[in-house]
Amino acid sequence: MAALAPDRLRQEKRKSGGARELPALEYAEEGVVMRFAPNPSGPLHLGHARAAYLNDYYVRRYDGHYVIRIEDTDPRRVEQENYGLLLDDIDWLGLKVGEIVYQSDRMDIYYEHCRRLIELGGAYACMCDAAYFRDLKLEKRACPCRNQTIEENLGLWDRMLEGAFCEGMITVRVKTDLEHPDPAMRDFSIFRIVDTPLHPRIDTKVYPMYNFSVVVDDHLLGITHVIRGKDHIANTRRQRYIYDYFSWKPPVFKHYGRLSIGGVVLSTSAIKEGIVSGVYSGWDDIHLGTLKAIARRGFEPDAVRKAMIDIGIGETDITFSWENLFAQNKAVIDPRANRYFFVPDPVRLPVADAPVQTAEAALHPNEPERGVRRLLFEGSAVVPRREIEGKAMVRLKDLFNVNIAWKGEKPSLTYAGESLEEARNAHAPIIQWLPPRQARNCILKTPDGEVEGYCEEACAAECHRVVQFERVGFARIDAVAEDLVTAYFAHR
RNA sequence: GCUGCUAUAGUGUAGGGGCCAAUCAUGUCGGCCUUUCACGCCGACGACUGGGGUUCAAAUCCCCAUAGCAGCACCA
Repeated sequence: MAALAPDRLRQEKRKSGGARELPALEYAEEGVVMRFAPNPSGPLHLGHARAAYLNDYYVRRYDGHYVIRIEDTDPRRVEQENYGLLLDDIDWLGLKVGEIVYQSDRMDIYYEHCRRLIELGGAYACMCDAAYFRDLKLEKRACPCRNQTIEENLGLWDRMLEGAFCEGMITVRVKTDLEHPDPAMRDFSIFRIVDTPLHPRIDTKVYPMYNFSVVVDDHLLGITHVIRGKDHIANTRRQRYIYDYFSWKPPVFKHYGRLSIGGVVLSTSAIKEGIVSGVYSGWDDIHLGTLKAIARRGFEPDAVRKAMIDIGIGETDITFSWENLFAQNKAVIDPRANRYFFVPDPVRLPVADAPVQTAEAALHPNEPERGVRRLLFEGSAVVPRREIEGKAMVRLKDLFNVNIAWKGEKPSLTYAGESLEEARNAHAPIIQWLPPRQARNCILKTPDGEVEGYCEEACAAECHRVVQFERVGFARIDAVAEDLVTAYFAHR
């Protein structure tokens, strides 16, 4: 038995798809309830995908419950249209969603718990100017409001709810420890007033701060484990004060490191600025790391999932490379994608002495039963200029060989027989080509620019699917118009 | 400035005192297969941030340095 152990361990670390097994969750046997908690300031990006999939992974592994919690307690960062975008993205990710809750539906719960916290002596209403308080805090000094009685604080709290104060006049703070060495821990704020704008879903001006609504929700929703970015490490420590006041048991927290991806901005606010200033065409601009953008480029959610699980929950900051995502996506897509010819940089040339004939090219080389594309050669072919440059012989794939004679810059093609052997012996490249009558204008959009050319007319039937342009790479057919096919390049 | 976290090949990971001249994936290079420079298969390349210490033994524990990151909002 002991001899079998190493093999078995290895098996546990490898899943069938090549995805690895993450470390076990502590206390998982007592049940697992986790959450993904985005805020509706814009659509999701790869950074969100990590949080969403990491939590999703453990929910599935332990057959737990998954709560999607929309954190919309800042009216300034909430826009009506973003709710829909968010839900679309969550749908695309394919999470095992148990329930969806909106914090804006739970305001009364937060109010009630704030009152309780004040009654417990754990919070006070503070009317100090924010900057003034900050200075006191840095000097570890209490502000005058800290000594108010519970009754005074409750009175102020009631007047807050009645609308007696304007924005900035008052806040509720948790009584923590002014001597705490980390200034971030000292008497942080848990409620504020926001006069404008109005919240699209509710009618109130008193809003809970992140650290309060999250604690109340995590407890009430029965969240057992939280996996979030390490930018929340300080929040976790702050939240413990609230758990302690209520005598609640906090969930198990895990924090993963910062994720960046080469050449992509992963900040919702930065993206938004870019769109407004015209740098990006929209949320799905292919230069962005939004889910909408990568979906448009032909990335599959399962590939993103595997890539994110592979990264894991390490606390180290990482620079994720597109190559890793390409590899995962290729594994998902290659078996599915039908093959077609795309001819960039096209030139139309007659082929002397060539017989009229129909080429049959497999839709997928590993699955002949899928059938073939039929390309009727009638005397001339569209070929990629760069592929014949300087060559004396090439083979048009699935058709025949051609000799190329060069008069200066001008090539002239002559039929050179059917023999694949000869082409091989001559080291002739086997290249893609198109019959002019079956060629459709095609524009291939890549992050580095656009490539114009022609693709097979049959690509029109693959709209919104990913295909492989042979010898070029994988691409998603994005739009098919009268005389133009638009495709987005994914990767080789 | 104060507080805290992290540090393994180009990238991402495994390993938490001896089994590590360090795992796996990706990448790159070479070969095989192949009417794609795809897929698949075989092989090669490539790393424990630096310096001290503890120990018979350190990638693994401790200290210092360096670097990166995060927080110190009436944002989430």
